[in-house]
Amino acid sequence: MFSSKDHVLSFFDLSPDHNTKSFFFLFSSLSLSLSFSFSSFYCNDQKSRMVRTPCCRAEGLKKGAWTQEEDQKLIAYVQHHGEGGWRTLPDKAGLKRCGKSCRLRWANYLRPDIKRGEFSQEEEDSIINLHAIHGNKWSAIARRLPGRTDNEIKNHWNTHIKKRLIKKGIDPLTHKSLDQSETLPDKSIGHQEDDDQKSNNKKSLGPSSARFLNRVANRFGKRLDHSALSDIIGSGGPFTGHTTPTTSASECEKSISSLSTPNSSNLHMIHDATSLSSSTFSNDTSAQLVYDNIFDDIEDMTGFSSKILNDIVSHDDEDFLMLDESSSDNTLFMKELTMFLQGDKTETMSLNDSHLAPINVVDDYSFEGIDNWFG
DNA sequence: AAATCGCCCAACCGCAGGACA
DNA sequence: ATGTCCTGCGGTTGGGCGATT
Repeated sequence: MFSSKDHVLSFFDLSPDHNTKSFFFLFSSLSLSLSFSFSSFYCNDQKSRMVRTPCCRAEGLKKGAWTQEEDQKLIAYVQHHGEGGWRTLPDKAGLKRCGKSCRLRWANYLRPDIKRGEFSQEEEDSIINLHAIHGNKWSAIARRLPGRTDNEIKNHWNTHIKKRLIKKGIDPLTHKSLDQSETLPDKSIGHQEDDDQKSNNKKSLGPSSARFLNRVANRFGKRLDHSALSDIIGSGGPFTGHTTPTTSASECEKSISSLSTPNSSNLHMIHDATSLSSSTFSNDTSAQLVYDNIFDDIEDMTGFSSKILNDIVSHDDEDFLMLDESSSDNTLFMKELTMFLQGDKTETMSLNDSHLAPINVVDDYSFEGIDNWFG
């Protein structure tokens, strides 16, 4: 969860300028999830100070390249006792290594299911498409590529794919043409930001973000499946701490969301995926599968049904995720949301608002207001 | 042939956070 | 409530090695 108020600021570092329907659809969803998980986010600063992994710098431990003999010892031990218990493993296995080193050696090199050798064209395509969605979430990408480790994919990306994309005039961060990327404002560039960018973004955040959040959240909050959202945001639901490798794309996305620090990239992911859908992914079935899974998760999260790809339309250089019109709930929702974003507010709402009572009435011009609201 | 360069990738580092005592 | 253990993660490093000068 959030470790500081800055985290929250980063998380909402998405101004209304990004107002695609798809974005707001998810934005409002995630915003509302916070209503029941915010209560714990401030106190996590204390917890993070408390938790410090002791470093494995014990005397006499070997570092560097592994020898065949060491590999054999490790393999034999894991085959006999199974994975886990890495801290005590070196002693038991007769290795002068720290547990962490053993775990990495096993996970990245010795594991029997690791596929070694050249990456195929299909694998490279998958990596590119997955990177467009996940950014540098190598473990998330690795889960979709059986037999490949996050380390291997990361290395391959940095040494081969990245260069190839640049050569082709594609920005490896944004997956858009380099010309286009250079003219984009900071917030829309890529999944990663350097420290300067981050701090700049924080500075640029004013009360309007909080105000906007409150408005959207209050308006649409009652609709959402809070328990599902809670899980995804990481407030302790069934997906929290989920680390078991899985072949389910849906589960993967949830796992990633819950494990990573919430920030704007979580939302950019969806926004970018939407943006990419009609161009990058249009002829790639594996990427479409990934893309479909993201929107499956949106459905899981919110209870709103959506059709994928066919209902992504562009208008005025923006992409829109169109909800399934056959569902009256969705039509209503989109109507409301659209009117809301146009600033019509309650005065012009022709809809019955009785079921959309605000969660709480707060001063929505500051984060203090939000504090009260979430508290 | 020797020196230098640049690339590659295995391994390391430090942080985060869940589980548990 | 606090502290430790354990594991996962993303970023970085540095040694090996082939290519080039």
